[in-house]
Amino acid sequence: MAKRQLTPRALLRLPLTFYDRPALEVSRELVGKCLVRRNESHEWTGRIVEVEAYIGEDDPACHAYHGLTPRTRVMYGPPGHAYVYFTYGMYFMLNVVVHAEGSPAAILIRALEPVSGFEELEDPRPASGPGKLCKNMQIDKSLNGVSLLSRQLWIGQRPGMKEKLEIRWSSRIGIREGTNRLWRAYLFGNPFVSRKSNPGDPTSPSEPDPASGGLYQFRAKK
DNA sequence: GTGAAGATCGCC
DNA sequence: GCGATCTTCACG
Repeated sequence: MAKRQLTPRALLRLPLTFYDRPALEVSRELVGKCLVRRNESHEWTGRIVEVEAYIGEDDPACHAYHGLTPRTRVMYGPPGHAYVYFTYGMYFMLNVVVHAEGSPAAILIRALEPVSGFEELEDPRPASGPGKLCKNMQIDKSLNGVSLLSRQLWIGQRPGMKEKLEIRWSSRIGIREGTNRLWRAYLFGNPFVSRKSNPGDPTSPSEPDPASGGLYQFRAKK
Protein backbone atom coordinates (compact mmCIF):
# COMPACT_ATOMS: atom_id res chain seq x y z
CA MET A 1 0.00 0.00 0.00
CA ALA A 2 1.25 3.41 -0.90
CA LYS A 3 2.31 5.55 1.98
CA ARG A 4 -0.32 7.85 3.32
CA GLN A 5 -0.16 11.26 1.74
CA LEU A 6 -0.99 14.59 3.24
CA THR A 7 -3.93 15.67 1.14
CA PRO A 8 -6.53 18.31 1.88
CA ARG A 9 -8.87 15.43 2.48
CA ALA A 10 -6.84 14.53 5.56
CA LEU A 11 -7.05 18.05 6.94
CA LEU A 12 -9.59 19.41 9.36
CA ARG A 13 -10.57 23.00 8.74
CA LEU A 14 -9.73 25.37 11.57
CA PRO A 15 -12.85 26.77 13.25
CA LEU A 16 -13.70 30.43 13.60
CA THR A 17 -12.68 30.35 17.27
CA PHE A 18 -9.08 29.70 16.19
CA TYR A 19 -8.89 33.15 14.62
CA ASP A 20 -10.82 34.99 17.30
CA ARG A 21 -7.82 35.44 19.58
CA PRO A 22 -4.90 37.87 20.02
CA ALA A 23 -2.65 38.02 16.97
CA LEU A 24 0.60 36.74 18.44
CA GLU A 25 -1.12 33.74 19.90
CA VAL A 26 -2.66 32.93 16.52
CA SER A 27 0.66 33.62 14.77
CA ARG A 28 2.46 31.04 16.85
CA GLU A 29 -0.17 28.42 16.14
CA LEU A 30 -0.50 29.15 12.43
CA VAL A 31 3.04 27.90 11.90
CA GLY A 32 2.74 24.24 10.97
CA LYS A 33 -0.85 24.47 9.73
CA CYS A 34 -1.74 23.95 6.07
CA LEU A 35 -3.10 26.58 3.71
CA VAL A 36 -5.34 25.27 0.95
CA ARG A 37 -6.23 27.26 -2.15
CA ARG A 38 -8.68 25.90 -4.67
CA ASN A 39 -10.04 27.38 -7.87
CA GLU A 40 -12.03 25.97 -10.78
CA SER A 41 -9.14 23.98 -12.17
CA HIS A 42 -6.51 23.46 -9.51
CA GLU A 43 -5.76 22.97 -5.85
CA TRP A 44 -2.64 23.88 -3.93
CA THR A 45 -1.69 22.93 -0.38
CA GLY A 46 1.26 24.27 1.60
CA ARG A 47 2.45 24.07 5.17
CA ILE A 48 2.83 27.48 6.76
CA VAL A 49 6.42 28.03 7.89
CA GLU A 50 6.63 31.82 8.26
CA VAL A 51 4.19 34.56 9.27
CA GLU A 52 4.19 38.16 10.48
CA ALA A 53 1.70 39.93 12.72
CA TYR A 54 0.50 43.49 12.09
CA ILE A 55 -1.39 44.67 15.10
CA GLY A 56 -3.54 47.70 15.71
CA GLU A 57 -3.54 51.41 15.15
CA ASP A 58 -0.38 52.03 17.13
CA ASP A 59 1.78 49.65 15.11
CA PRO A 60 3.53 51.96 12.61
CA ALA A 61 4.01 49.10 10.15
CA CYS A 62 0.34 48.11 10.17
CA HIS A 63 -1.95 49.43 7.47
CA ALA A 64 -4.42 50.33 10.23
CA TYR A 65 -1.88 52.80 11.63
CA HIS A 66 -3.79 55.55 9.84
CA GLY A 67 -7.15 54.21 10.88
CA LEU A 68 -10.06 52.92 8.89
CA THR A 69 -9.76 53.44 5.14
CA PRO A 70 -11.36 51.60 2.23
CA ARG A 71 -8.35 49.31 2.05
CA THR A 72 -8.24 48.42 5.73
CA ARG A 73 -11.95 47.82 6.10
CA VAL A 74 -11.53 44.04 6.08
CA MET A 75 -8.97 44.24 8.89
CA TYR A 76 -11.58 45.90 11.07
CA GLY A 77 -14.10 43.21 10.29
CA PRO A 78 -14.64 39.82 11.89
CA PRO A 79 -11.77 37.33 12.27
CA GLY A 80 -11.30 34.34 10.01
CA HIS A 81 -11.31 36.25 6.73
CA ALA A 82 -8.65 36.94 4.11
CA TYR A 83 -7.14 40.39 3.75
CA VAL A 84 -5.51 40.62 0.33
CA TYR A 85 -3.87 43.79 -0.91
CA PHE A 86 -1.78 44.85 -3.90
CA THR A 87 1.62 46.46 -3.62
CA TYR A 88 4.71 47.48 -5.59
CA GLY A 89 2.59 47.57 -8.71
CA MET A 90 2.78 43.81 -9.15
CA TYR A 91 2.33 41.72 -6.04
CA PHE A 92 -0.55 40.60 -3.91
CA MET A 93 -0.14 39.82 -0.22
CA LEU A 94 -2.26 37.35 1.70
CA ASN A 95 -3.17 38.03 5.31
CA VAL A 96 -5.41 36.37 7.86
CA VAL A 97 -7.68 38.68 9.84
CA VAL A 98 -7.62 37.83 13.53
CA HIS A 99 -8.85 39.02 16.91
CA ALA A 100 -12.16 40.62 17.67
CA GLU A 101 -14.12 42.65 15.18
CA GLY A 102 -13.18 46.28 15.58
CA SER A 103 -9.61 45.45 16.64
CA PRO A 104 -7.63 45.65 13.39
CA ALA A 105 -5.04 42.88 13.25
CA ALA A 106 -3.79 40.71 10.43
CA ILE A 107 -1.21 38.00 9.95
CA LEU A 108 0.81 38.01 6.73
CA ILE A 109 1.48 34.57 5.27
CA ARG A 110 5.12 34.82 4.17
CA ALA A 111 6.16 31.31 3.24
CA LEU A 112 4.83 27.81 2.71
CA GLU A 113 6.48 24.44 2.41
CA PRO A 114 4.91 22.86 -0.70
CA VAL A 115 2.70 19.87 0.03
CA SER A 116 0.81 19.37 -3.22
CA GLY A 117 -0.21 21.23 -6.34
CA PHE A 118 3.14 22.85 -7.11
CA GLU A 119 4.64 19.96 -9.07
CA GLU A 120 4.54 21.63 -12.46
CA LEU A 121 6.47 24.68 -11.38
CA GLU A 122 10.20 24.79 -11.89
CA ASP A 123 10.87 26.96 -8.89
CA PRO A 124 12.20 24.74 -6.08
CA ARG A 125 10.68 27.13 -3.52
CA PRO A 126 7.47 28.24 -5.23
CA ALA A 127 5.80 29.52 -2.08
CA SER A 128 8.74 31.11 -0.24
CA GLY A 129 7.89 34.80 -0.16
CA PRO A 130 4.55 36.54 0.29
CA GLY A 131 4.32 37.87 -3.26
CA LYS A 132 5.52 34.67 -4.83
CA LEU A 133 3.06 32.39 -3.07
CA CYS A 134 0.14 34.57 -4.10
CA LYS A 135 1.30 34.54 -7.70
CA ASN A 136 1.79 30.78 -7.79
CA MET A 137 -1.49 29.99 -6.01
CA GLN A 138 -3.52 32.49 -8.01
CA ILE A 139 -4.44 34.57 -5.01
CA ASP A 140 -5.48 38.08 -5.96
CA LYS A 141 -7.76 40.83 -4.79
CA SER A 142 -10.86 38.88 -5.74
CA LEU A 143 -10.20 36.93 -2.53
CA ASN A 144 -10.09 40.03 -0.35
CA GLY A 145 -12.66 39.59 2.39
CA VAL A 146 -13.53 35.95 1.73
CA SER A 147 -14.13 33.66 4.67
CA LEU A 148 -11.39 31.22 5.59
CA LEU A 149 -14.12 28.70 6.14
CA SER A 150 -14.88 28.83 2.43
CA ARG A 151 -13.73 26.14 0.09
CA GLN A 152 -11.65 28.35 -2.17
CA LEU A 153 -9.29 29.39 0.61
CA TRP A 154 -8.94 27.79 4.01
CA ILE A 155 -6.48 26.59 6.64
CA GLY A 156 -6.49 23.15 8.20
CA GLN A 157 -4.50 20.76 10.29
CA ARG A 158 -4.03 17.04 10.42
CA PRO A 159 -6.14 15.53 13.17
CA GLY A 160 -4.15 14.30 16.15
CA MET A 161 -1.04 16.20 15.17
CA LYS A 162 0.67 17.41 18.31
CA GLU A 163 4.27 17.57 17.19
CA LYS A 164 6.42 20.08 18.95
CA LEU A 165 7.70 22.74 16.59
CA GLU A 166 10.69 24.97 17.18
CA ILE A 167 9.32 28.40 16.46
CA ARG A 168 11.50 31.48 16.64
CA TRP A 169 10.70 35.16 16.48
CA SER A 170 12.41 38.06 14.77
CA SER A 171 11.64 41.55 13.56
CA ARG A 172 9.44 41.82 10.50
CA ILE A 173 10.95 41.96 7.03
CA GLY A 174 10.69 44.81 4.56
CA ILE A 175 9.40 47.51 6.89
CA ARG A 176 11.02 50.75 7.95
CA GLU A 177 9.23 51.45 11.19
CA GLY A 178 8.21 49.13 13.97
CA THR A 179 11.31 46.98 13.52
CA ASN A 180 11.71 46.79 17.29
CA ARG A 181 8.72 44.50 17.52
CA LEU A 182 9.62 40.86 17.13
CA TRP A 183 6.42 39.83 15.45
CA ARG A 184 7.72 37.50 12.75
CA ALA A 185 7.34 33.82 13.61
CA TYR A 186 9.04 31.09 11.62
CA LEU A 187 9.87 27.43 11.78
CA PHE A 188 13.53 27.34 12.78
CA GLY A 189 15.75 25.58 10.28
CA ASN A 190 13.04 25.02 7.68
CA PRO A 191 14.50 25.52 4.18
CA PHE A 192 11.31 27.08 2.86
CA VAL A 193 11.41 30.10 5.17
CA SER A 194 11.74 33.09 2.82
CA ARG A 195 14.96 34.47 4.24
CA LYS A 196 17.23 34.67 7.23
CA SER A 197 16.51 37.15 9.96
CA ASN A 198 17.77 40.67 9.47
CA PRO A 199 21.37 41.21 10.49
CA GLY A 200 21.40 43.14 13.72
CA ASP A 201 18.28 41.47 14.99
CA PRO A 202 18.31 40.34 18.55
CA THR A 203 19.24 36.70 18.92
CA SER A 204 16.32 34.63 17.72
CA PRO A 205 14.11 34.38 20.76
CA SER A 206 11.67 31.61 21.41
CA GLU A 207 8.96 34.01 22.47
CA PRO A 208 7.54 37.12 20.83
CA ASP A 209 9.02 40.31 22.14
CA PRO A 210 7.13 41.12 25.36
CA ALA A 211 8.80 44.50 25.73
CA SER A 212 7.49 45.67 22.39
CA GLY A 213 3.90 45.96 23.34
CA GLY A 214 2.67 43.08 25.38
CA LEU A 215 2.32 39.48 24.44
CA TYR A 216 -1.37 39.10 24.07
CA GLN A 217 -2.92 42.52 24.09
CA PHE A 218 -2.93 45.76 22.29
CA ARG A 219 -0.71 48.49 23.56
CA ALA A 220 -2.51 51.42 25.06
CA LYS A 221 -2.71 54.33 22.69
CA LYS A 222 -0.70 57.29 23.77
C1' DG B 1 -5.57 66.52 -8.35
C1' DT B 2 -0.87 65.25 -7.22
C1' DG B 3 3.10 63.10 -5.24
C1' DA B 4 5.44 59.68 -2.66
C1' DA B 5 5.86 55.33 -0.58
C1' DG B 6 5.18 50.66 -0.52
C1' DA B 7 4.44 44.00 4.53
C1' DT B 8 8.47 42.39 -3.10
C1' DC B 9 11.20 40.08 -6.34
C1' DG B 10 14.56 38.89 -9.79
C1' DC B 11 18.23 40.38 -12.14
C1' DC B 12 22.68 43.30 -12.46
C1' DG C 1 22.27 47.21 -5.19
C1' DC C 2 18.49 48.64 -8.33
C1' DG C 3 14.41 49.11 -11.18
C1' DA C 4 9.73 47.52 -12.41
C1' DT C 5 5.01 49.01 -11.92
C1' DC C 6 0.57 50.94 -10.06
C1' DT C 7 -2.53 51.22 -6.01
C1' DT C 8 -3.44 53.67 -1.95
C1' DC C 9 -3.61 57.45 0.83
C1' DA C 10 -2.19 61.97 2.77
C1' DC C 11 -2.23 66.46 1.67
C1' DG C 12 -3.60 70.65 -0.54
